[in-house]
Amino acid sequence: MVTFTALADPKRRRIVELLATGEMAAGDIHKHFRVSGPAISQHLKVLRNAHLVRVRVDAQRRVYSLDPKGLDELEEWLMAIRKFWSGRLDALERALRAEPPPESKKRKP
Amino acid sequence: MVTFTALADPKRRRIVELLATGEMAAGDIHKHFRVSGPAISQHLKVLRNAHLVRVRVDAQRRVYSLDPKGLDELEEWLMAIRKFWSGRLDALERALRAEPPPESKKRKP
DNA sequence: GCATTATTTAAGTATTTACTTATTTTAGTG
DNA sequence: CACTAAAATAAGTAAATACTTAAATAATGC
Repeated sequence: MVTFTALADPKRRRIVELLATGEMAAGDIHKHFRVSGPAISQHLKVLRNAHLVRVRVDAQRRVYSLDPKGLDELEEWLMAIRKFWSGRLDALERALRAEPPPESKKRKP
Repeated sequence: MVTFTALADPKRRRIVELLATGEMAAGDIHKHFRVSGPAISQHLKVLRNAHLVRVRVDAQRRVYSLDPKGLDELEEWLMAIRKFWSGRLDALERALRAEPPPESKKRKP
């Protein structure tokens, strides 16, 4: 799950947020930050390896867009956690139903 | 969003996965790893700050469990991205509908 | 109070990572 | 082909982070 590592950096998260509103050339992404071009290029590489963004070549420019795969993997992990967890909560609920609090045992003599 | 930073480390992700199956004392979590106790303690601190886990005190032991807040924040971010992104796709779809490919203009004479 | 168990905090270190500037690649244009 | 534009890669560095051992804290039992 290289996805979390990729999204751990605030600048990389920002890039994903930018691309969520539409595709954008590397240079245009760069304009939104106060770091050097290479820095952005390196961030984009990390995002590419995490399948969070894609590149399309248009003349000298590289046009970046969101890649669904990365976000899907993220959601899958999240849902798996939730599944296990809610399973646990259900078990707790069943346990509570099966054995009500001591006081209510007074019923059915 | 300290959540992503917290989940960037594989050991911390593993801890969350463990706790998804039920609460666990710090020492029991430690048994699942080949690192020192303090290392686990530090990881737990990061997860606490990210609202991904909670502690309950039981005698000398600290019993850890999942905190919904962290996962909720994660999901909110993900859904916000998806919302913006699908908005973009819808716009594209509308554009395609409004101006169909040249060939189909032959219809309706 | 002293010893034991469970865990956290402190301090130091080695690795990782995000940045920089310089150079190279890639594509288009006169 | 030389020249410009856009972006990536290379190489080096400063800051962040995950680890270690040692010491401190907290709760229980004798």
